[in-house]
Amino acid sequence: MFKVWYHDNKSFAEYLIKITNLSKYNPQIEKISLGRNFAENPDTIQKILYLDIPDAIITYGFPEKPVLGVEFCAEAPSGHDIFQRVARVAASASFGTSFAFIFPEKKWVVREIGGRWDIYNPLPLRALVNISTFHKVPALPFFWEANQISGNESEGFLLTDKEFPNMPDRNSKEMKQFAEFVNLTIAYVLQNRNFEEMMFDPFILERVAWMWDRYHERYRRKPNLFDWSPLTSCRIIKTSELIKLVKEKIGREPNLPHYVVDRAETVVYEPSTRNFRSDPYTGSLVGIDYLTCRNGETVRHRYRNLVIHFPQVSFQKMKSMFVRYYKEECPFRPSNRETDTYLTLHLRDGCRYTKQKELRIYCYIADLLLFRDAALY
DNA sequence: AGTTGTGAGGGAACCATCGC
DNA sequence: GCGATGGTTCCCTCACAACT
Repeated sequence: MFKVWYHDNKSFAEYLIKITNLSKYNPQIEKISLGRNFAENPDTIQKILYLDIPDAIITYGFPEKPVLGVEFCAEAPSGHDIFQRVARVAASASFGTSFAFIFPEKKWVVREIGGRWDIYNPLPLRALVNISTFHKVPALPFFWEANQISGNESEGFLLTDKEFPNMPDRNSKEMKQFAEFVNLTIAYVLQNRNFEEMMFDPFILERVAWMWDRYHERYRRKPNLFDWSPLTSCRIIKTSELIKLVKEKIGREPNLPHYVVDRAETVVYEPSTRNFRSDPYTGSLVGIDYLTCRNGETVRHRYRNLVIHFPQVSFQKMKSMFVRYYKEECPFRPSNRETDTYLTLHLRDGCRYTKQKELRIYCYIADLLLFRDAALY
């Protein structure tokens, strides 16, 4: 009845089963099918992958219904890097799948002289509170703890598990909380109670209080939202200024949708990269949306417009990306002779699930994409 | 002068695909 | 099969800025 799906590392699924009540139900382990085999995934799994792919997904019953997504992240939690996984949290939550996002509280980073702790950025915690609130489903963070006494020195002193050396120590306080959350989710599923009701479970309420507590613990050092990454690369402008900016780029009055014109303010995310790339900007964009633009479940529920601007990237760079996809991979390319499930997937859904992540996330989330020389809206 | 947070850029590892 | 190739993802490096 329960199944655990994994993306590329089977030990994630095995660990998850081992440390939770999932082990009582003898769940099957399956690999998520990607690339040309994407259509082999159950429809419900396909849906929650429309932006990005988590490390593990727990499903229940037949046809498989996703009940929990899990992400294990071991990278240093400061700056914008940690945001690169946020798109997968939001995608799951927006289809009613609860989520657990595990990332380091801190990590020791070796420098040429000595080293220092890289400590968590508070904004992911706040972004997760908003994701939970808007989608009425728990999306909770758990800390991967670290210390210099019992931590693994080669992993920045993260506490690692004895049996699964790449995973967090199951005996740490936070991983016990995580296991409790998984067990609670299983209990709700078995009792056929919905996740909206679970939002009011004492465990979740306590955890949300914990999230705010840990948020403020860091935030009070610099109590201004836009002083923390990735909002440090954002600015708020009047929408009338946005229209002027677009006009400069395209040389004529843009015909923007009324709902964009009607919002008084616009958040512009402006990374100064010279490359059109996905990580970490795609995930950051989703985080920025939930932190400063959204006030509801969908991209239309926004009190501010969300724009991503690549001032140093030409439209040609993006275009070459989707042209390559069309010429070499898309089943709609004129030279394609295959009549397989990959073609059928495209006849049904277009390239929603198969085109490059950059194109999926930027185009789905942003109200406008601005390049050095072009505007897409 | 030291501390802290940032973010562009890139390396390593992995993966899928292709031609032989 | 097997190596080459090219794409993607995860995570790290390091210069720099803004502060104390």
